[in-house]
Amino acid sequence: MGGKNLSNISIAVVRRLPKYHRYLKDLLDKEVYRISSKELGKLIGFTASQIRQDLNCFGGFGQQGYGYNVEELYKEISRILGLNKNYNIIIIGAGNLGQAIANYTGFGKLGFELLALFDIDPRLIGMKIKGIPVLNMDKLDEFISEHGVDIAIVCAPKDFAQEITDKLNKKNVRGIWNFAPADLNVAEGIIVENVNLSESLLTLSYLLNEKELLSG
Amino acid sequence: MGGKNLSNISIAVVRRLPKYHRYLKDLLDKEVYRISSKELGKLIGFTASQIRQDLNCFGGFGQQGYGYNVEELYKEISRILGLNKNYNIIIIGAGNLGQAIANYTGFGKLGFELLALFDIDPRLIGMKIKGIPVLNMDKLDEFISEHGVDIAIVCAPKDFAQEITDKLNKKNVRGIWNFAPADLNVAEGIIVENVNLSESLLTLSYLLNEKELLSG
DNA sequence: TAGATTGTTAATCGATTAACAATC
DNA sequence: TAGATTGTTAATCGATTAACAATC
Repeated sequence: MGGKNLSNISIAVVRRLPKYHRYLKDLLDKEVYRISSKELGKLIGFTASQIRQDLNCFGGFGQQGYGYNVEELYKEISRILGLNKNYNIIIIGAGNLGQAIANYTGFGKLGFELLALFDIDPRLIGMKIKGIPVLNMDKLDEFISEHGVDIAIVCAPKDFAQEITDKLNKKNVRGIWNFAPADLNVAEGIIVENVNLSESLLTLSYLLNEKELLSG
Repeated sequence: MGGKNLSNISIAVVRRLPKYHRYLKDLLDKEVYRISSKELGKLIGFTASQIRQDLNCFGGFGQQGYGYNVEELYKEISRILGLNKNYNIIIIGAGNLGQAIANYTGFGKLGFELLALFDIDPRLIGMKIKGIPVLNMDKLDEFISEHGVDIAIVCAPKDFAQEITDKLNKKNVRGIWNFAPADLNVAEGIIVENVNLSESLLTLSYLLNEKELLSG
């Protein structure tokens, strides 16, 4: 069955999709070819009900009395996540974090092709990371026009993040993966996904002290 | 007014606290000393109602007819987040990502003191990053016993993550900040905060294609 | 067929928003 | 004081869970 024509998938559902994707891949690697929502739920830590609800936002991928075919479901989730397509990506900010992302091979396998990194530091410009060049920031506009960029990964310091975003706003970049601890103002239609490490660490810090805080 | 004795703060509330912390810091830096929930809401993008609800989980920090004293509220949120304390932290896995975190100075300012990094790669062992040594993994147990570690940051590849966690489970580490794309099994009482970059990127990928997906 | 498990509707639960009396 | 804005209760909204008929 094909996808449904619903238009409002909640973000809670969307953020569970990559987890399904990961667990289904693990199952495939373990040569498990069939799974019920109950079993999958036990594995991931979701209720069977939630899994069935989530999947049925996109289509009826299971079979009564049988469950789900792991490979088929994996392919469907991959498609839903847009992994049947390829993406041109660039990294802006070639410091440790930018390099860490450039070096991670997992994204390439999923269809995200890193074309270049950009930086303003002359010591970094000209370098190659896994064969990918670090270019001067002043080449950004030209580069995007020439090659087309789907996703820009912002790994620059906080104070440069909006300035960079303004440049990206003028180009037709589709999405920004933002690692700077700032909320970016983007042009209409550009999608931003934030990874805010500080917020994550402070959440951990809170949780470490919650008991004491609420009983004190 | 001091903290209340409620015991169930929802995780949704908790994850907004670091955002309050960040915006209040920005306001202080801009020498804004007073703010209403309405103004703060406009700034962050929350409703005034939500902000008042959130803050009142922890105490009545405002004043009718006036709003909130920015400095006072900032201090309260800092305390709630546990930032009135110091934390000994270590990084396990001194590759690019581990180094990126080690190089980020923001965490130190918040009271997170990096004591050491650990790795198994002889090319990394013995190095210093911002003056912090990279030690051999086989020194981990001894080091934790000797210095006491509140938070271990796991920046190792996926396949080593659980093995490392098992070591940490035997020691009295309080929290794990996990960057490996895996769900860790931890001993009771240890708190895990995951940063799953793959899941974040796949969410972005989904959102880039949602329109097309749901209309196709 | 009988058993299992889905897809889907209904019930429940929790989080967000609205409203307003309290009060600075 | 009058105006503003909180703290808090009530109403609404949305997400999760439970239940079960459909069906493989």
